[in-house]
Amino acid sequence: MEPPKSRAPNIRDVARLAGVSYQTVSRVLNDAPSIRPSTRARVLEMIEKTGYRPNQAARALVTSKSRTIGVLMAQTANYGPTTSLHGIEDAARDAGYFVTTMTLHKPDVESIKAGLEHLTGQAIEGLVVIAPQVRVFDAFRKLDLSIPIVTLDSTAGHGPRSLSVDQIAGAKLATRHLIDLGHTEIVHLAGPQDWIEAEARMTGFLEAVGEADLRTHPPFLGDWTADFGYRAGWELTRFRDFTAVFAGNDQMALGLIHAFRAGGLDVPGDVSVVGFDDIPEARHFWPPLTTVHQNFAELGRRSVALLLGEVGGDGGTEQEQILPELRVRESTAPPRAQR
Amino acid sequence: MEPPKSRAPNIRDVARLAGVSYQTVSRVLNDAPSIRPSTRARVLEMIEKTGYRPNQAARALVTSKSRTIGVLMAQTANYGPTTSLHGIEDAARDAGYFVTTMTLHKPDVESIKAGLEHLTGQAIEGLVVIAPQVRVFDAFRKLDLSIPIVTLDSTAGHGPRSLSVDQIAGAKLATRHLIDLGHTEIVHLAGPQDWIEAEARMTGFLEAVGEADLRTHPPFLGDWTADFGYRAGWELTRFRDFTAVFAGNDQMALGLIHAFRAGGLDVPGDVSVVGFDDIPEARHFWPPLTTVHQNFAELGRRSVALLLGEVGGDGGTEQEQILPELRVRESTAPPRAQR
DNA sequence: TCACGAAATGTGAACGTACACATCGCCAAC
DNA sequence: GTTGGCGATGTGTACGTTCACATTTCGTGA
Repeated sequence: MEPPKSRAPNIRDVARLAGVSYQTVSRVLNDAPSIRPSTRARVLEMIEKTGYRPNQAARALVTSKSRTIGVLMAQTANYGPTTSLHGIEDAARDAGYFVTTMTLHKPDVESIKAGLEHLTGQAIEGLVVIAPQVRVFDAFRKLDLSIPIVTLDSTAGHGPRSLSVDQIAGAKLATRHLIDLGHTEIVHLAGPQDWIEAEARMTGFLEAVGEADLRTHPPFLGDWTADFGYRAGWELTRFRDFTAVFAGNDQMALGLIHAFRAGGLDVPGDVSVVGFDDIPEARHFWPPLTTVHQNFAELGRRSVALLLGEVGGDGGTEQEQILPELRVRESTAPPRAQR
Repeated sequence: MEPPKSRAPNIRDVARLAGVSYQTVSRVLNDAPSIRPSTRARVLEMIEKTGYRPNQAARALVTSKSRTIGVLMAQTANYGPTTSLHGIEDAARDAGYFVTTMTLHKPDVESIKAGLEHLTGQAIEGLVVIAPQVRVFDAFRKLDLSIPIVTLDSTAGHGPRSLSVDQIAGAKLATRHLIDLGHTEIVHLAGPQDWIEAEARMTGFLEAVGEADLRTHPPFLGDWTADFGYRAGWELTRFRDFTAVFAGNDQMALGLIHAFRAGGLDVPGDVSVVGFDDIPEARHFWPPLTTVHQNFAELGRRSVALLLGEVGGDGGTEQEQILPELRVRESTAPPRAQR
């Protein structure tokens, strides 16, 4: 039994016990070449015996590498960002990195600057951003920090490196599905105006509608929540000049359907609804929701790969895109007139 | 313009420019007393001018305080844990702390040990655990690390310090609601067997059923997912020897309702369903779900307060409980016979 | 047997900060 | 005018590690 009061063992303690110099212990730790197997074994044994753990702070001080990745994310409990975060942590840990997260209360430049200072104070080696608000990117452009950054869930052209599920393609997929069913009056319930994803989905929607030469309804600008979808649904029910709605995400779709049903509209009988994200619950909504699936965890994992690749070598601007998939379920059907 | 190649400014650079010693700069940084206001101003000005940021690694090395809180969490995108995490980060940042998260793939002792080593290597000052599996706690007991720990979402008696929404009380609330409506044949769709929350909700359910002297149906053991709820719903539909189900969480309740409807059972006409958690979507389910509300964000914030309090002074074992609330909506009604 | 080179190991410094203690200057009280 | 005391500031050192370079050890061929 060790006296519990004493400080943690350091590299010199281990060295003394193993009868070698501290540098030799350091070599074993960083598995450098030219170490006699017997020496390595002895050192390893003493490390085990003393319960020695290298002090990360000291390491970071001398190497100025913290082996930490920062994640800046919007404060949302939504499925997508959260799942991506888990993907990031998975990949980071596999690569021996730590993950320090930082949530943003509000997307204003002030908060972002504060968050970033907090994070860079930690000497992070790279940053993943899962807060795809336009304002966040504007803030970044002003700050130009010197570490590699990868942005998630955004579309091309906004950051130095970005990785995303192709939101425009996904939105087109969803909209064309409605058009193919025979719908001509389609409303889009969009996400918050300053979210890049929302913008991209809107773009995809408008492109698809434009290509089919349909009337363009003014979009609703929401906030991603089911509550908002519900309120929007009430508004929409008053007009009834549409037969289908493309919702910016599954939660808003859920609220919409709720309001439609409360207002006496049948889904998909009177109106078809498509969502976006394919959260695990979407298939159990009533009716099961037709939506666009994206692989968030994969996104997170690949963002780390991209980041760590950049930490080493460096290339130019790169953008990777993952293709989303349409999942047709029971919330969509041909409009009444067709049937 | 500075030559961008040079290293980051350190405390001595600032001192030189301000014409004082590095120690004086250090005093300004840690706002120690006995600094002439004019000196402080001059130092502050130079800090601003050079863009100096204190090096956290050096600080951590000398003080052996990292100003970092570790969070160990189960790899789940569920609303509850995620929201609590945001609460933790909020409170931590307000207190000037960093948060390093660590997700657990599997709840085995091996993973936990690895995760903990990863985390303690970072010299965290405290740990919040949002992975309320029984096995996780067993692992902790074996490890007995020397830093303060607060566990979340668990019930009394498992950790040194725990903070929780009283799950037993919540489960009793839900079950009594069903009993008060006149139900006598109630089934419980529980969470995974080794989750402490699941255990507690089951306990609350059994107590309420016992107090009312009702027949005890064997519970179903699920995995928190809507998919499982759906499969369980199919199973249950075959028997139909019950009039109400208390689901361990909202997602499972959703799947259940889906299966019931597919099987020709009306909710709440033929069977009442109660959930747990009150995720933001629950009120938009069809029918809107009666469930038990818990304030996850508050839980997270208070866990940090508890932890940081402990980092300073120390007291004995403490347990705090937050009371949950029943939210009655439209998925519950008296059984057919009563009406 | 000796010298030589490579393998194996050791020594001195540096990273940037905070703590303990030393010193300086100044004013008031005697 | 000296002394004490306190406010303000400076100096030395330690934290635990890695890097650059120096030194020792060992096997090998002449």
